[in-house]
Amino acid sequence: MAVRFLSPVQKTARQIAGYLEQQTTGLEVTTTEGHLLSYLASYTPAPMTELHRVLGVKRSTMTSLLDRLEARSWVRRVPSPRDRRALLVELTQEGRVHATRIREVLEQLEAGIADRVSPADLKGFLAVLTAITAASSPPAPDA
Amino acid sequence: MAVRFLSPVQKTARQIAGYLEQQTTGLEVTTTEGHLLSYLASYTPAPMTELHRVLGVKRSTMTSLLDRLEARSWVRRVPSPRDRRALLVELTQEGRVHATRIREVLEQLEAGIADRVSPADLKGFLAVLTAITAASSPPAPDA
DNA sequence: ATTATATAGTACGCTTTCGTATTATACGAT
DNA sequence: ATCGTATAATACGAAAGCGTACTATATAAT
Repeated sequence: MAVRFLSPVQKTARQIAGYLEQQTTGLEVTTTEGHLLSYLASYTPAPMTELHRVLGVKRSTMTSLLDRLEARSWVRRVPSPRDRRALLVELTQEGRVHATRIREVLEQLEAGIADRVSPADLKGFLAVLTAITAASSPPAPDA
Repeated sequence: MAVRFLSPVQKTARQIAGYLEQQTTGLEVTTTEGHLLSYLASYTPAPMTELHRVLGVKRSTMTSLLDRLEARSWVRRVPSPRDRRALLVELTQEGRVHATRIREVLEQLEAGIADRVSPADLKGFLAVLTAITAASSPPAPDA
């Protein structure tokens, strides 16, 4: 029996990355940056830990990711009032402009996808992603 | 409306990568290498172009990927009999051993996933992946 | 035959992501 | 209070994937 889930997911992820980097030409944003900004567009300010969980990147990756965005003044790290170890990430005014634009591109693509599938398909899709996460979770290193 | 397809796919892809690299400790194989070997386990020898299409990586990436595997003597590049520009990739005897082992790990994970979802879910899952590919295909650079 | 165009693969430098080790703070147990 | 352990974030070096430019061969048009 051939591989049915795993490889297609990887491939699709690559395709999304390629597409987004095309559609956002002029913005100079990577896929991960795009997802992060899009998330922040809704949830600024967000704890850094939450971002790293939501995006599924390693902590050290989050650090360099934020370094880059902060260097462009799109984002700012502010200390968490609750925990002196933690940081919150918030969009700057300039960052919000770009985040909004990126969010639009993402939503447009999502809409294009939604148009092509039934609600049942969507449900199954999410079910499988959840199953993949569950089936591949046991170890869970770093996270 | 929150992002529902794109970000989860990226995240899941990362999770799969993390899991596989864990489960194949001692084999020292990346996710992409794993998928490639697993594919070859069934289809040696395969045209390089086919591999690059199946995996969804860029051509230059395929080159370094094969460089690595060839350096381990897991794989061999042989000239295509039909086209003097093209190469076929085939598993060496040693490569076949590893490819088989990796394939088992992948199939085990796939089975674990299959256990957790219904056939209808699976159908929806594939439908959405197809839709994503379709919705994000228009440009298609390099490929 | 010749020319134009498309395809197969590689070389090389760059960016992103990652792993590991390290520092600082929180929190539970005693 | 203190000790042990877990968590938050960073620094630094290594590796994977990519884009672009380039070479070689194929194929279609004239």
